[in-house]
Amino acid sequence: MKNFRDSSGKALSDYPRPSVAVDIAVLTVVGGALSVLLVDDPRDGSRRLPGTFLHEGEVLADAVHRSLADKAGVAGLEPVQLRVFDSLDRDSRGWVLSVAHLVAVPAPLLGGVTLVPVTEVGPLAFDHAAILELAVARLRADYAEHPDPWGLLGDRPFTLLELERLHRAVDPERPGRKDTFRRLMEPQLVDTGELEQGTVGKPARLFIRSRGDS
Amino acid sequence: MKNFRDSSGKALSDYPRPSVAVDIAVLTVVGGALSVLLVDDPRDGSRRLPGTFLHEGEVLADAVHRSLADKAGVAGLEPVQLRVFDSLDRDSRGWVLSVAHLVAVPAPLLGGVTLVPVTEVGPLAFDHAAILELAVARLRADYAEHPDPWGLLGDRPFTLLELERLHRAVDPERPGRKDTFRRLMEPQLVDTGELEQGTVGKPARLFIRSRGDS
DNA sequence: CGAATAGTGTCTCTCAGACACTATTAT
DNA sequence: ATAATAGTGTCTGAGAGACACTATTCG
Repeated sequence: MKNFRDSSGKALSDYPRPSVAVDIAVLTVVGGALSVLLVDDPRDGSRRLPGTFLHEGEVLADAVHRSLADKAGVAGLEPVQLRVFDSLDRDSRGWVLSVAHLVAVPAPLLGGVTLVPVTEVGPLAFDHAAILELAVARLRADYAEHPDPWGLLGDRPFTLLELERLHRAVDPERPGRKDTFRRLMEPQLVDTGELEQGTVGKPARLFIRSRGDS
Repeated sequence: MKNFRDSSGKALSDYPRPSVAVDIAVLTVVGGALSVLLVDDPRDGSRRLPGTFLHEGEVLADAVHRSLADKAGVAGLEPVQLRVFDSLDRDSRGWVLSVAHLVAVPAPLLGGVTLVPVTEVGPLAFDHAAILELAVARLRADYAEHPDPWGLLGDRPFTLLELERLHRAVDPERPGRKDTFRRLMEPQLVDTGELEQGTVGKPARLFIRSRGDS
């Protein structure tokens, strides 16, 4: 690698470099409540979002994958970048930039972790409260118009009632009744032709997400 | 600064750190065309977006300000973060993360720079074409619903015709006729009570942006 | 049968978009 | 008067939301 100089004549290696970390809001729905994965910080007992430092030769998404494999034992996720948090005093350990990420994952895939409803999260370390707020807003925006874009229902077919309960868990303030919900979502779903078995009432049709959805 | 260790037992200083840069899409409207500020790379004659490396003790927004003061002589802007570009091979000089930013600024404030209509931008260095695409999409989204959110018209009062011409320059594909445009924008503007002078036709009312707008 | 859930017909309100008209100025 | 621009009345169609009804199952 040649040591090119930038427009001010300095070489790349002349600049001090910040540490770069990823912090991850892992969101899920459990017990009808939108919840977030938190970890206890052994240093001072505070709670924070999972995260890790970016390693050499590693891309941000890979750091997210590595951190999630470590702390929650899950793989194969597709994190989304939210933004960079870069306040100089955000981390008492030094100059650390954090790239905030969002991941949503079905609760059954998360084993042995602490899940806290987002309405009951207390104070968080660093600027993690701001990251969480951003993540929740983004997730709610994603769920406003499309059926389970993050696949929180897993791969099994589902009824429109299950889907609506999920969407209302993600955003309890969501407007509209069941018929409005159906008319918005059904055109974006694929009817399996199957019916739900063994429940009270008229059996509901079972749907799966269409491949075209994000 | 204490040398805390992270959860894997490594100290902060044990990790190799990437260089962090900001790259900036400076957008403006000139001659009725949405245009971008480009700089010529003296190394190989290619064109790229302006940018700089993040200095120690500096926040990303400050690096953007410094870069714009250097390369375009403008100050007082409020850049918006787009996303981090982190491909390992994006910069032949080494491991460089780039935080892409968007700024929009009235053309009269830009002196002695190269402005190129976004429809006529050729190949760009690094991943700057992707950054530009993101920036244009973001600007168009910003201008879809609100009157001149970036203040491209400057501080002078303006007519609705001037405003509409600006919005159509930002997005030539924008739907709707002048009456639709007026009904969307007028409630978000403040009527100065003044009328335009010395033009053909019925004098137009002059508006300014409301303070509540972003 | 009644309880419970699934699904639909239809009304209302709002709003984007289009069209056509009126209003006010300069030449 | 004519050209040119400003501004408005009104129609249409689409879609969100609500209400009420029908449909199908279990117990």
